[in-house]
Amino acid sequence: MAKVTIGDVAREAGVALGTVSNALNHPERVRPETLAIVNDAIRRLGYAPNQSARLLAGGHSKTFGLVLPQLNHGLSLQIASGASTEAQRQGYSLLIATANGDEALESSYTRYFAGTQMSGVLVQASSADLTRIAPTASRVPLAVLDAVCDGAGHYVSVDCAAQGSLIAEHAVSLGATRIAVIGRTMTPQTTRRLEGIRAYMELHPDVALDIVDHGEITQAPDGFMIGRHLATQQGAARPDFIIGLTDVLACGALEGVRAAGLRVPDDIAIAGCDGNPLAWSCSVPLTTCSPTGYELGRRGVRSLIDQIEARRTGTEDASENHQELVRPFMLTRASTVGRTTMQASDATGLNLGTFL
Amino acid sequence: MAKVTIGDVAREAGVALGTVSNALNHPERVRPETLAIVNDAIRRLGYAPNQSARLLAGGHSKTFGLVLPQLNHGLSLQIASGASTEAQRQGYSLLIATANGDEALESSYTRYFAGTQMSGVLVQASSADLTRIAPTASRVPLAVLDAVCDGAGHYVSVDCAAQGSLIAEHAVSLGATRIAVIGRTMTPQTTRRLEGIRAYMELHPDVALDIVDHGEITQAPDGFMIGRHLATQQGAARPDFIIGLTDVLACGALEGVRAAGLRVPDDIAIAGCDGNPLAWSCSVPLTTCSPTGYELGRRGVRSLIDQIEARRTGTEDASENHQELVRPFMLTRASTVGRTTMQASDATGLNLGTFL
DNA sequence: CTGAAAGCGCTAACAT
DNA sequence: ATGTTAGCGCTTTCAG
Repeated sequence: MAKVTIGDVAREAGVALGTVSNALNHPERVRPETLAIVNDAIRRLGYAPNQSARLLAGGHSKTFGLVLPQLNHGLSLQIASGASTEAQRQGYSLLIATANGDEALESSYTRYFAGTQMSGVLVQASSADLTRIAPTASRVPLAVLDAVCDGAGHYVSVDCAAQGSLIAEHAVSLGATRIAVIGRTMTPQTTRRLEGIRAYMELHPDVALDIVDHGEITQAPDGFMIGRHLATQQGAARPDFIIGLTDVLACGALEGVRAAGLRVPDDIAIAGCDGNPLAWSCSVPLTTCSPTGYELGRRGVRSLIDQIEARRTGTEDASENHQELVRPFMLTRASTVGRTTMQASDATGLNLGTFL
Repeated sequence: MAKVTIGDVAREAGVALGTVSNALNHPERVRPETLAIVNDAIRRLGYAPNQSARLLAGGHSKTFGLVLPQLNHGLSLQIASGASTEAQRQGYSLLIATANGDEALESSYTRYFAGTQMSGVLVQASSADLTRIAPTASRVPLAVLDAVCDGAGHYVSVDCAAQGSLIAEHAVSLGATRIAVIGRTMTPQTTRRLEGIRAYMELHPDVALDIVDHGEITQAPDGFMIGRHLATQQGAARPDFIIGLTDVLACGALEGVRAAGLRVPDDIAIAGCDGNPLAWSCSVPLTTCSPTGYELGRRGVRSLIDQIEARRTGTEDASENHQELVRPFMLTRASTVGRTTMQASDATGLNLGTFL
């Protein structure tokens, strides 16, 4: 019941306190038989070293912290998975905290991690407001994911503009003549996606581009309404290709178009932009860009390790900006290229794990 | 650069060390203006309290730990989300660790959490081997999720047998005459699901029940192969209803059946058993049981809080067994009842968040 | 409100 | 290889 300390273990094992400590941290310095005795005592007492004391006395822990704005978003999951895998590979542990959409909580977690002697902290930016985060961790390596920023610090982001261009290119190459883009450009991500689309479309002035961004357009039901509406338009007013600035929107639109009685992709082709695996539950598999969260997580951990190395060697220059951009790639599926018979090998894709 | 301590802050603010500590932990004991001065100094110095020292000196932290076997499984995500939400509501923080499929890592994380002065630890059982886990945390409230066990400890699980019965009942009520169940009963969960199916089917001896559980049957591709195979059977050998012991298998089977040229559900209806949102990316929405992970997480946190309360009041009885069973409910979708036109309200379901 | 001081449980030097 | 001891940074207590 009462807490067992290293002293209790020492007494139980009949050895010195320091020996127990050594048995724990430097087993090679202890005679095997002594080690066995100690381990036995530990087991008997159910002793679990007090990590706080351990850290306080020792140095830092080979652990990274990851702060996520929420857990129910595909990108966050990918980030978590990628970071976790990479951290493990590099010999680090990863602890994840979710702010559940609460921004105050988010920075409080970040602050908390910073005071935990962790080796580094990863934060997925929920808003553009990085000002609170950056200064917080001045003494702990920190990388901000899914954010572009030219201030000091380390940032890893998806190349959103490229996502837009790739999708636009795909649409044009498929012979689209009237493209409708749906989604509000409320976030930097969607804004840049739209810029990418626009940039590519300037090369193809013959293709009509219609931006539908009025009203509240963020969730699947919004996409549904818009999709159904677009599908009922007549003649030139009806697009033959719909691009959702997010996969969730595209999914909704897809269902809306089908609800209106049109076929996807025969009558209207549809594509998303952000490779969100959780939005793949459409009745027609959705063409989109790669799920890049995994890579974001990986790169984030790498950045942390680089920072640690830089500090160690004194190569670090404080107020420098490090921005990494992850290149996306197309995931072409039935919603733009028609029915793709699923083969056994493809079926693996059903298991999200493959993409994480 | 060098670490800032509470002493530095005190000096910077021109107050006593103890005052800073009070400002941090008992703001009400400090005069508002002094508090402002201190907070300002904290901000100026970028001070982050050393959590290790804080815990060592103080008591415990209002934080729960959650150990997950992996992150790419729907159930785990739901658990994490449910636990996170409930913890937050109860005024606790939640830290999540993933073992990435490594069982050794899993128990090491559990052990680690146990030594972190956390208020409690939640573990999703990856294997039936709870023997290592249970004793570990004798002095920290612990609850094991997704596990049934009659030993001492706290366990929260989905009622898998009920999942099986519900699906079987659904099949029979839809007029199924030849039901095929696919999936290996390698885990306690799937075993109990099968038992539930069998139990219900005993009430309906007129309905043929075929258990396909030979070979390696765990992933979507396996389901695909079996589905395609079953679809090509002739006459009475061909089932009119397929139950996948997991959603992943059912999804694979669904694609296999369609690849063989049959219609779902017209020729063969298909259902899963475990409400795994990540397996919903079928070309036909899959009927399954409720995603209960969320509830698992919630109940787990509740259990932890109950345990804390019990210890506080001394009501605790050590070696008692506490087993909770979460009742599942049907999610009837197109794979058994035909095309369901998606309505705007349903479209919300596309966003996994709704189900988490 | 201040200032001083006693640990929290452990690690890492040091001496033996 | 083993025993001893000085802190790690903080919270609390206690007397001013």
